[in-house]
Amino acid sequence: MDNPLIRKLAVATELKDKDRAVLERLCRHRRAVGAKQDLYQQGDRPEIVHLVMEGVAVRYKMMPGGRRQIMAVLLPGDFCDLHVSILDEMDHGIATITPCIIVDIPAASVHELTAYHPCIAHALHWVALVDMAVLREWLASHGRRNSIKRMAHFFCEMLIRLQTVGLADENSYSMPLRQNDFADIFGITSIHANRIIQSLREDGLVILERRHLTIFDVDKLKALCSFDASYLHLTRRKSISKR
Amino acid sequence: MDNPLIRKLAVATELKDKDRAVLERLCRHRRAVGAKQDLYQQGDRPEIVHLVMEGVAVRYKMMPGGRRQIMAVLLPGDFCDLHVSILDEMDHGIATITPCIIVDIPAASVHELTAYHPCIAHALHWVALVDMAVLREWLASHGRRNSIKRMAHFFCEMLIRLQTVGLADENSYSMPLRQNDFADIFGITSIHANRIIQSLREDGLVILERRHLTIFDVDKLKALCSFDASYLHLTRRKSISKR
DNA sequence: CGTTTGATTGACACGAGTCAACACCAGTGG
DNA sequence: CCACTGGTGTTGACTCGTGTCAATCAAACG
Repeated sequence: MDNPLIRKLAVATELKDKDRAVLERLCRHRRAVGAKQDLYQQGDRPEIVHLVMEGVAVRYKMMPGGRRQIMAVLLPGDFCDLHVSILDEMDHGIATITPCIIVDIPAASVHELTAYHPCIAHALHWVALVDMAVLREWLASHGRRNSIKRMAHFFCEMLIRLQTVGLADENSYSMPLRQNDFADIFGITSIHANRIIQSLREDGLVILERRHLTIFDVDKLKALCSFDASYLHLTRRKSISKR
Repeated sequence: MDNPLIRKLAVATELKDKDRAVLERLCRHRRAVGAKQDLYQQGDRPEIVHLVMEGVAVRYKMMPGGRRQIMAVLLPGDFCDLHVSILDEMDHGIATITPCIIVDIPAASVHELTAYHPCIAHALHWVALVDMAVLREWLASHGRRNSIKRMAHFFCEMLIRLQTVGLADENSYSMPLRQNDFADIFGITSIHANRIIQSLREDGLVILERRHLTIFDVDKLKALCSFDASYLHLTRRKSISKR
């Protein structure tokens, strides 16, 4: 019973046994969703929070002209839209890439959690802020890194995020995204995505085959895109005492 | 006494007179900051939340190679980093563009606000989610709009955001950003920014002179970039009853 | 008044998009 | 067993958006 949500939240806070039990209970009712299904569509009135337990999903927007922009990749342990019930309607959709195991959480349960379990409340708060930090880093990537570096940076980010939930080893992980999806992440065409992946392989940095990514030299890849993991905020803040 | 923070929060929630009074009190101690000053620097340990009362500031990241990426434009009524005290350190900086009037708010005051004033808590929550929605829209803009549309979209966004705090009229507003800043917002060079602004002017869409932007035909500009303001979530959610 | 900062222009290089074609594989159904 | 299919990956030739460098101009400022 290795719960990715608990693994992730434990990075932010010291979780007590009681907190862990509460979280386990929260994740009890799971359901399977097929690949390429919408969990939310743009315009939906969100009432239920989704949590990914297994599989990969993406947050995306359809742009005029029928092109898609992916704005986040959701891995096991990630919430789809933690506090979204505050807003009137979804300004984006969420779709699965692979078949997924999903937990549906009513907005009310999230309120309870935050009201009665301060540690969990703190951890959820941290999750929301990290999501935002990742979004900022992606924006910076789009603005100021060319597509090779953008892709290298993304592969580094995935490595670390998957490692924290125990789904990547030292230098490789399963990568179910297609070149089409990469294109929608990086804001390029799939043809160009193809060329970039080839060039990364030719430079002996990364190989992507049969839905599995292997990084030959992690440090070299990080150096290429000057990857600095601090935006993922995986180090616990020392001075909580002051609160 | 027209408080931009109150104007903005009133969009999200019905504020009671008591709430307004609390917010007014919160904004009492203001200080002036010159143009081009850092409020935070990357790496700082954030303890104090800043609120912009007058002027314009930006959230930015310095990228390797000395280029800057701006990730948000902060207008009167905007918080610089509402909940950032949860994180270990700032992954970005905040700098003023114009001289600003700033309110410093200790993290503890924010906690009190949310603990004792449910309406304000709700409104602050809404603010955080809208900030995130804007960030997502910017990411989509970077990925899937060319620089002309990106700029047009930005001008539309600024128009609406400034209107909600009473700082823009029907089709024009003060625009203190330089072409250099535009470049750092859109992830292009200032030379290219210059060409885009010219082309928008030649097409009779927008004119930018002496730090003031005038949109000749708002609908035409919106049509150009297929602007849809719903991501700003300015319509109040109907069914709060259910909570 | 000179100095600095910001805006503008032109020539050229390069990254990325477009279109069209083809290869490859896993299913699918005949 | 084979032919057909649709999704995916690959390639090449050409176009277009954007970056680069260098120079000049205009305006703001102390």
